[in-house]
Amino acid sequence: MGRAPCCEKNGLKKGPWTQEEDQKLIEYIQKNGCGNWRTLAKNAGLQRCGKSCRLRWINYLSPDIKRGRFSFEEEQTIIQLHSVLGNKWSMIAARLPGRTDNEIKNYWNTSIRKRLLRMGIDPVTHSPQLDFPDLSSISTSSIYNPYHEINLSRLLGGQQPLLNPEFSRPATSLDNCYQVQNQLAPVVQEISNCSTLASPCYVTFPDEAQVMEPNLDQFSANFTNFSSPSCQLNEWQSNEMPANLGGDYLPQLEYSYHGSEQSIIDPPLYDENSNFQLHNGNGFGSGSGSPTLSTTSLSPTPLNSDFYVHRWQQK
DNA sequence: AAAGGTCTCAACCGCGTTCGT
DNA sequence: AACGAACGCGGTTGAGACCTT
Repeated sequence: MGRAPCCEKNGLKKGPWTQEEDQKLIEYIQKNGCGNWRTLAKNAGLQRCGKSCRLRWINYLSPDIKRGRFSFEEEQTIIQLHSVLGNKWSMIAARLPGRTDNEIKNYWNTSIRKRLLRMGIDPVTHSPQLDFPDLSSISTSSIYNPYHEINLSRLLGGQQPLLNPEFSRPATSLDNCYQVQNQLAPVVQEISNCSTLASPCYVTFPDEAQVMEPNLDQFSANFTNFSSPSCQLNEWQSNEMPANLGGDYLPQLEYSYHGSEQSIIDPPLYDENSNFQLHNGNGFGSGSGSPTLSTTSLSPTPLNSDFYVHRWQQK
């Protein structure tokens, strides 16, 4: 399987695209659609290789692209999907309509990844870095809202060690992400409310007795899909791999309440805006707040430390 | 105001996969 | 089945913007 060079290097332009080139590409695709990129480049009168044209269209010119900052929900989705899928940017992008894999990859590498590292979280495994050099500094650092400090010691209940070795294992499912989100929604809300207060601000956790933890021992090779808007609950909970999903699966975990019977958590719903809707079910959490995370008062650069804080706190 | 450092993101590169002949 | 071309993906780069001192 020999690989041909992506383009003959003779005479083809590289580097930033000009407005004129963009216009040519847009007009050609609007008229003829995109097919063979190599011939498209030639026919559109562009001195570019097909690959370059494709990239320019997909990542920048396509009308489907949503530009602008990532929302809080999008960031949450990225982090959670990354914890399951790893650097499968195209798969992550497939679940964030209007966002390209390149954009998500850039955002991860330039923003999310760095903040995770600063928090002492390994961005690859999503687990706390046990050799994180200065964990104590986290207690007074602004891990959630970089502009307003949050007393993490208090978040962690004061007496508890920051890192519970039990939770150095990685998150393996979106289920527990959503579960944690549900639980911490009131906390997140409090933190976000704090953005208008002088630092430090304090928040309280929901009753820990109601905390659920993933039953990792029960982890099986069951997979399910949540990417399709038409994905229904029974499909989510099915142990059988749906035939039409082409291997694009995410693992399903079972959870149990502390000291009670096992139950399977409802999957997140998929709403029309592509963001996952959180269930307000199963009776966990403080019961005092809506599980839907609000973006309205969050900082411009939130990081979902609630997710990790909670994983550490769980026993 | 200037210099140096850091960040962002569009674009490129190279590899594996898929497709067409 | 074999081969070459094209596609698609993830990693990386580098220019320009922005920030800090």
